[in-house]
Amino acid sequence: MARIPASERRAALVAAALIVVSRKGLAQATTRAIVAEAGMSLASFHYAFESRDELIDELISTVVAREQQAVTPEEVEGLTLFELVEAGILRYFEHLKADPEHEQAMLELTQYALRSPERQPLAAAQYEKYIALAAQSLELGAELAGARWTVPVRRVARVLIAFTDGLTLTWLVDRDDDAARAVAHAAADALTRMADTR
Amino acid sequence: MARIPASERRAALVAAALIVVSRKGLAQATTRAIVAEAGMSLASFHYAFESRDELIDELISTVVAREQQAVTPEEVEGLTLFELVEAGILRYFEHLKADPEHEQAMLELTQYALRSPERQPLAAAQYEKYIALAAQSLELGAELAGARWTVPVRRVARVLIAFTDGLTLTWLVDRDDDAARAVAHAAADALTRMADTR
DNA sequence: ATGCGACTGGGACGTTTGTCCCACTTCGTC
DNA sequence: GACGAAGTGGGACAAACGTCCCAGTCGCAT
Repeated sequence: MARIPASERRAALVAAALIVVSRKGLAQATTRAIVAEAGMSLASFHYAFESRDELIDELISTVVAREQQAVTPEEVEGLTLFELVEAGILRYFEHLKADPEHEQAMLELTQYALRSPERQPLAAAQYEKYIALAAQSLELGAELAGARWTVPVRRVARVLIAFTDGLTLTWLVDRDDDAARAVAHAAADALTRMADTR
Repeated sequence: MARIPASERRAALVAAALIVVSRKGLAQATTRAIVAEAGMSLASFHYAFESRDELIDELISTVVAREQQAVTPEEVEGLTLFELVEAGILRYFEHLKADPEHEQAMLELTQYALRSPERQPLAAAQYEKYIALAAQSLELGAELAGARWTVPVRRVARVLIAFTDGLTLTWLVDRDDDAARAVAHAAADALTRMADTR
């Protein structure tokens, strides 16, 4: 086995952990399953991390940090705000369909974090990030459409996150594409009404 | 220990399991934790159930069967459809605030069911039930408000479930009541636009 | 009262879990 | 080339897990 500095091992283990959690769920993401995925020994794991919990915590933080939602509106003129918002949500939906297990993993990590008081800040940070990204896209969308949010953008973003979360959860259960598109449509509808479309 | 027929033990164990899952999460709901909550021995557990998995499966089915959402609109005349729908969602929100751990348990059970192919029908059935209940309420709401759904009620119900799910998930993370109310308002807004308010 | 099936308690089994130890090897530095 | 720090491998540990066995006890029908 190649000799790799501990810092790189941490990154490799986090990546392996994400794969295992996506594929088999958080409960099945044991230290042994993770090191097997990473192709290393248990000793290397505990040389790089103090404990499994520390790995999971870092997994959550990492995954939040690199979250680069594909919801950013395209730089297209001539579309209404509604069309832009709906297209953004539908783009997220395509992202979800392309890798459902990843979003499922995100949900599990959130629930895990919610279960222990000392980890709740992690979940909060995760959603804070989501909201910030959404707010950014919404600002851009309004600019492109020549509209103006009549409700604080942060609030609009918070509602958008709730809607996409619901879309995700329900679609993961019934995999009903048409229903998901109806949710996207209704969500875009509701959000657009928080803006002044001059 | 009192002698109790196996059928009653099953019910008692399911009830105890729900308490444990709500309080400590599904991962911590071990057979020992459950029998401790129910105040019985491990032998009684395996006399009533073949395995822990069987208990969890029955827990999911049971909990779905007794689901009696408090979202049913009040029998009040003179309210608009929008007001009725929003009031219904807010009533669900109060229900969520009253026992957040219960809803968190429901989410965990859903995710658990989604993880194994043979249990996915359970998750699907759970949501089927949600949708049916929501559809019922929506029908009644339209009747009370003298309105008519222009989209199949089932589809409206499906969207409603997505919205309340999103409301639940995001509120469980940030516990922001105002944001949840904004979600309720926006959701009611979007849903109402699927009806003809004569 | 007696027999039999239903139920219970305690203890045990084998696995799997997270964690750790220790002998060993490699690398960079003097 | 020696040396200490950094990294590795394999095996081991205790604890907790789901499950099971078995001797025993209760209740009910006869």
